[in-house]
Amino acid sequence: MRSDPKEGDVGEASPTRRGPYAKTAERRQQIVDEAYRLFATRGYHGSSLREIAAAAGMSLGSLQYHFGSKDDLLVAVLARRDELSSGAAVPPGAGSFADHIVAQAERNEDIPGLIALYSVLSAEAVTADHPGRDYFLGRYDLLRADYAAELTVLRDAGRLREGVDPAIAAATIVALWEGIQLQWLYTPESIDAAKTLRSYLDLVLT
Amino acid sequence: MRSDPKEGDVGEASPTRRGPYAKTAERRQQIVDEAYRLFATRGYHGSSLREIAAAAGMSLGSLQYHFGSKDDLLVAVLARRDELSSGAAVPPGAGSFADHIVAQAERNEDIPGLIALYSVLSAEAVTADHPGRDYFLGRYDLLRADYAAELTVLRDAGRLREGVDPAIAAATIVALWEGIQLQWLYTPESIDAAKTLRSYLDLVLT
DNA sequence: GTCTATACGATGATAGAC
DNA sequence: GTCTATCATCGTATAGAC
Repeated sequence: MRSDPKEGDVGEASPTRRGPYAKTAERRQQIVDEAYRLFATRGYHGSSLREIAAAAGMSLGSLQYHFGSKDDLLVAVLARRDELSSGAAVPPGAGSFADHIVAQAERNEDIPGLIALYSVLSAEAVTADHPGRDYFLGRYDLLRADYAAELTVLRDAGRLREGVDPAIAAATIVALWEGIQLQWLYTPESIDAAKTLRSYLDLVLT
Repeated sequence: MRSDPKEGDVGEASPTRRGPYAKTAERRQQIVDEAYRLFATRGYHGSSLREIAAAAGMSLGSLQYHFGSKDDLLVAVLARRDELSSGAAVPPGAGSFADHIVAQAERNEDIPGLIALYSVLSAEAVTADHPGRDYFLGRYDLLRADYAAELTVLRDAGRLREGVDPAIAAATIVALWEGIQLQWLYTPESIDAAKTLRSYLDLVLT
């Protein structure tokens, strides 16, 4: 995956770099915010760079100076997503594993646009040459590893149901979470994502 | 959702319509077959109408005579998908519910391109104006209703674990199935979709 | 270093000739 | 029905103003 047309990558203010003022970081932030909003609304392919540039109050060329390609902009938006909804990883040993997951799922209901963006991109990025592929590959691995580690701890404490494989249960949680959120996006009135997740966790934990 | 540039919609031979010979149905079938193959290979946005037309041995204009828009072609491909892998619905009372689902999941591993297409489209189509939205809305409702009905029968036979809600379990199966297939598309070597599904069903059924 | 202006090839869509 | 223009818009690339 190509990246890094400029320095910092994510978009933090880089006070140590190059001269008295660095408007670049702020401009990049503006662009990412608008791209984030438009991607969440219309999807990745449904949003044009000209649209995003206009929303951020600049020309197309200026946007492309900060982000060399639409792909670069996408990975910046994904990084921004992690920034905003951090706490997805499980702090080991802190509080109830199930409560933590359900609470996060409930919080997700406040940001349907973001969930939709994530769902769209995670499926779009399956194709071999997609710029977001590496991001989702790493993210799934990380989530499964986190959950499997937590479930292994619970198993050793005798709180995992007999015969349940922590690795399979971890993949199940990730899969169920994404799948039920997708159904919720279609029919929010008839799907309760948090309740469905809780129902599975109650089945597996004791 | 716009649709129906011509008559039948799906692509069946329409012998009663308009004149002695109806090449239209066959032409439409050729187009849908090639579009199906290319969508499954390169994705929806990755395939151009010119490509599809060339693969079907005709010009762009000719293809667009049969399908007024790329959206129309998409819904035809989705309908074709249901045609080919019918049996997704559960024949009531026939054989084991769990075996049926697991067997279907195993068969899906032979058509990864199609699974990828389905995953991409199901997420893309969440946006309000997407041409495939109604298709997936109806499909999720149908699947959940089928599974819930089957699970209710099993519950009345005392074969559903105590405390499990058939409706929630039905939504869980659909969600888990789609979610685990997506993970499998990313890392087929470390994910066993059929086994993961079986693991959940074993947990719920007795 | 930041930005505007302009152009390129490819896309989905449309109109009209045969 | 099938075809060949033709169109606006897409992502991208480059030249040059300040």
